[in-house]
Amino acid sequence: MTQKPLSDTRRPPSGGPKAAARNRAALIAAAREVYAENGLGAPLSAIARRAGVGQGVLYRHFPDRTAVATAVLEENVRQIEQAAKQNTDLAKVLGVLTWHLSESAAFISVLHADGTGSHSTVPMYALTLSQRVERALRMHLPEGHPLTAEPDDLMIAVGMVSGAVTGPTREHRERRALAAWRLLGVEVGPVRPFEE
Amino acid sequence: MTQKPLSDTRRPPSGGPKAAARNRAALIAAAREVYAENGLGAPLSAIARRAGVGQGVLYRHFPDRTAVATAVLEENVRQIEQAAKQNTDLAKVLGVLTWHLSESAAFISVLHADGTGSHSTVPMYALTLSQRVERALRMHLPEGHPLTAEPDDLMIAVGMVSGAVTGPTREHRERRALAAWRLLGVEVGPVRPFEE
Amino acid sequence: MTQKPLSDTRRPPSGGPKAAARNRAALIAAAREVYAENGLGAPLSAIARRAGVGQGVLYRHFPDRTAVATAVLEENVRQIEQAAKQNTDLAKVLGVLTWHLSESAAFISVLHADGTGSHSTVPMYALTLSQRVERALRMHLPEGHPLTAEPDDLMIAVGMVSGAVTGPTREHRERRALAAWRLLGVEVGPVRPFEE
Amino acid sequence: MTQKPLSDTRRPPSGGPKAAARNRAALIAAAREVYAENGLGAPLSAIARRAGVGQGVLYRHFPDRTAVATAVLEENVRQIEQAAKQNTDLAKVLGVLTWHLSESAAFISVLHADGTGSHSTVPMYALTLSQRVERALRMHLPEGHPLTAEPDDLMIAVGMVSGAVTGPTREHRERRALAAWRLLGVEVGPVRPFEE
DNA sequence: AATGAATGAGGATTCATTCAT
DNA sequence: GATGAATGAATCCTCATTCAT
Repeated sequence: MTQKPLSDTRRPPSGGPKAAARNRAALIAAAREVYAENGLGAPLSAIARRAGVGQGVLYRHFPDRTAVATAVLEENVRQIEQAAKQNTDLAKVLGVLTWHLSESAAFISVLHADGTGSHSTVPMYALTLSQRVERALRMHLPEGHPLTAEPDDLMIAVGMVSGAVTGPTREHRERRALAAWRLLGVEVGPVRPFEE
Repeated sequence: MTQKPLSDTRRPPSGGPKAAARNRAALIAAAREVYAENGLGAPLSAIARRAGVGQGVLYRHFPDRTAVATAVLEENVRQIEQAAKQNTDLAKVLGVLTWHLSESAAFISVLHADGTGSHSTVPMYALTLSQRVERALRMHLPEGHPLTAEPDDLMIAVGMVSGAVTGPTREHRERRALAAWRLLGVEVGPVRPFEE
Repeated sequence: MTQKPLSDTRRPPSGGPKAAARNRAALIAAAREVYAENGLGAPLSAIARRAGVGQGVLYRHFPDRTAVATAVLEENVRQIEQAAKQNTDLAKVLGVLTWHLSESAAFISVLHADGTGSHSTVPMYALTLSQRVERALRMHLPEGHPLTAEPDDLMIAVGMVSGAVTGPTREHRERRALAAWRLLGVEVGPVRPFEE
Repeated sequence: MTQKPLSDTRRPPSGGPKAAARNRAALIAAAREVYAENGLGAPLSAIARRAGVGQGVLYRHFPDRTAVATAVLEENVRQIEQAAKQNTDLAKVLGVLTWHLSESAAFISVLHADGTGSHSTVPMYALTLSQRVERALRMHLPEGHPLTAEPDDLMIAVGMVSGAVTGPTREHRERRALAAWRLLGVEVGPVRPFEE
């Protein structure tokens, strides 16, 4: 019925030299939210809008749709790696992992990225990420742990837990994730993001 | 508003009303393939093309994108239910379930359908389906089975296995599914479709 | 969600030889209703459905979209002509005309059919119809009537009244039609369909 | 779901933000022409093409089909309001109104917008517009004018004139509009667009 | 370095019309 | 004669991506 406001002739100032880093962070944060709400495949424009920047900025920082998703996941993985680096306690690391699984639906579906072609989004890279997650966990896998029987068991287990994680709210998803770990006979520490 | 008369390019024969049932089946089969290859969210036109019918036929049979996916999954679920009806052996039923999980990436991601986002892809109906799968399985769950500890354990377990199922080929996926069941301590019969 | 019933294999009987006339009448009646509710440009399939016949029957009776609309209007016009034939009283004839104007939005917009190309629907034929309406009225136009000043005045007046006829319900439209005639200084008899 | 990267065929330059205002104007002008030639309900793509812009631009400026029509009519109404503001002479204002009626078939059929059907074409908003037209005219309606008998008479009269306005060319339509005003006993000034 | 408008391909959806049965 | 399924063109609409400013 009515039209969008559209251009206002005014142009917001560029924001100075170090706005670039701030923008990048804002984009990743925005992407995480948007992905969580709408799934991967949400319009990129929505991410830019939520981040409060123009579309161009998004493209300056990320060459394509894949790169955005990748950057979001990178951070998740990095946090897990960090957690692994600072804790010798597997349970605590799994707590951080579980937090991420419960946090973002996108994170989950990317860990699933099989290469079946599913959406052809974020393709091979996700594999790399899963492997990094696995490596981070394996570091602390004690002898005789239930997931040491076969070499792939650890990765499969992570996939399994992510498969159990469904539900509308974070709490809902966390509860199911914990139930999944229980069914695997694996103990998990407190579920929370990694903090240095 | 009005539609101009169509161009004169020849029109292939319609095939007659008899074709209706055949077309519906063809569409479901085509959808299953396309979904397996490209995920839900594949262009509907691709399904119609693969089924060898016009776009309109697809819409005649299925009012919207959801209905197509639903129809495909219906059949999967029905087969599992059939298997449950004819077998008292849980392992055998799980074999059929596992076959479907390995067969179609779509089946998997719909069992995940949480409602988190993914703009309402195959929304509530998927819940019904998971529940039907669960009910079919629960019928045969013996006392003291590892999945009887908590009421949701069975459904969660199915989700977990589906979460483990990734990989480019059916064989690959089957191997992972079996590993997942093993990690859950659940025995599975031969992996194959239900046959009457 | 669910699919349409679709074919049922059963085939309703052809209806006998003289069903043809009944069908034609049903189609015209259905078209009148559908047009009144949805305007010209409603899907032809809606008309066939409302008439309770297949699409093919519609095409058997009416070669194209135009023919359907035409047939509906024909009947309106014929009734007005009939009314004119049986009454020497202009007011009574105008009452019948007004009834039709109030009855059907479609009738109105077709009397407007100017040839501007507007919808390119029901094109030239409408002219013929307006002319027939005019001729029917002119028969009874007494000397010195307000609409005798210029030759086109009568036709213009009919157009004017039809232009005034808007509103959601028949009653609403009738009220406005009568107001319009009043502004033209023309007396109108009771507003009702022609009955023999 | 996801969108494949666009083909490589060269992309014409965007024209920059400055073009936005120009484009909006071009779209409205194009819409006016297209509507006049083909009626409301003309393909939106035709409007975009005539305006020399991509489809997307049209959608950026106008969220839906309604908004386009609305914008065109807005301008018509605004001009009539302007004319009313600058003239105390009703006849002159009616001249401007008549010019618009003769100019555009679309303007006419929207003033008719009753809501009867025509699947909600330019729905409620048209009412607002008619009311604005009426208000603009009423300002100058002298005591004892033929259209002051009943409160709705003015609006009905405008509808009536618009109903009389048919014919293939502007001249044709103007002639009929003037005849309609004459039949109403209302004097009209020179028929021409408003110029400041 | 940022903005946000524009482009235009691609996918969704609707219907007029034909035709096997 | 009737039925209603199938066809497929045309239109709608959405976004990824580019680029003038």
